Amino acid sequence: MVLRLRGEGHGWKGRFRGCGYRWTLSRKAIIDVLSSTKDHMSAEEIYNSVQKNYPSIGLATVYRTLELLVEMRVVMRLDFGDKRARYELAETFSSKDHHHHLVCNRCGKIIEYTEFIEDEVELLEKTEKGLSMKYHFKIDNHMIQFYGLCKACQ
Amino acid sequence: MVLRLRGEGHGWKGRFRGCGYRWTLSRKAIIDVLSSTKDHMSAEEIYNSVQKNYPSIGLATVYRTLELLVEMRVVMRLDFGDKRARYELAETFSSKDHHHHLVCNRCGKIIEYTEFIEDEVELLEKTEKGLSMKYHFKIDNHMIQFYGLCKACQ
DNA sequence: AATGATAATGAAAATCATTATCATTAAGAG
DNA sequence: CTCTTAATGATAATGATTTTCATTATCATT
Ligand SMILES: [Mn+2]
Ligand SMILES: [Mn+2]
Ligand SMILES: [Zn+2]
Ligand SMILES: [Zn+2]
Repeated sequence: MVLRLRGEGHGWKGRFRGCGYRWTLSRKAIIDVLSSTKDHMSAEEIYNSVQKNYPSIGLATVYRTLELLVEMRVVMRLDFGDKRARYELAETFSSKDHHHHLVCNRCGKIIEYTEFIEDEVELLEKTEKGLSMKYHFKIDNHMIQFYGLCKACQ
Repeated sequence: MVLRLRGEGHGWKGRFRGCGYRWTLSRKAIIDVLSSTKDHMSAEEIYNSVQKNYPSIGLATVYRTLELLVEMRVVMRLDFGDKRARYELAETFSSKDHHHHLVCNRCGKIIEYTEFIEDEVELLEKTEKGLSMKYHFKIDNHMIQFYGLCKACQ
């Protein structure tokens, strides 16, 4: 009886095929980068990282793939107020716990916190319920962010 | 004894001068536009509106003024996921109550809600206290937004 | 009211992240 | 292996925001 490892593939191919998309090297490469970083990378940073192993993959493909992954809800697109969009793997596909962000207005440092999350999530759920009731608004996403100055910047 | 009205000037000039800035027609015109709308206008929309009364004011000045007003904390810069930045008068200078936003992912409609705000703000304050304690992070701003589909778009 | 220092402005060019175009390549069904 | 067509790379285009620079306007001072 041989133990057969499936490599990195956690069923990514199936997920893509299931949505009617093809499973390609570019897509794997980009997911790999997102899986192995703890940062919130911009499209260009992801492109640079992908380039190290696959110099032929173009920036446009990175943008296209990220858009697809956001649509598939595999990655979250984040906005921290610098001009570029930033991305991180969605909770389901990440090793990180559910967290929110603290953003330093001066140096741009991001702190992820998981404390207080329970209370926040509980309140958010209650609020979501009330809001969807009152405004007939179907909420599928929320965002909480705190802005200020990090320890080093004050 | 003559009643002397001070026109629109709620001490704007003093506020600007106090920060070392000059009080100019452009700045007045832009603040007037922001004061008399209930929308969340983009820079270009503000520019177009200003143009009606002051055709000589340029788009660059609108951008520059908005940046200044944000820095002075007179207006809030908002991001609703469409690409352009949007602006609204800060609570202190607005007739609107403290509110948060519901953003429709399809049509872009924005709903401002004031219900549940008390609970949210209370929780936010508690969280802010805890976070600044733990991370030595000086929080001066938060943002909460819900994304989903409005009644018409579901 | 006139002057002068310089902040503010308008017009236009420049930036920069993101998208669109289009010819070429490569998934993957059969 | 072959064929259909989604996906890709290179590059041009777009669109919001910034920068540049010569000119104008604010306002403290005379
Ligand atoms: Mn994060
Ligand atoms: Mn609002
Ligand atoms: Zn910082
Ligand atoms: Zn809608």
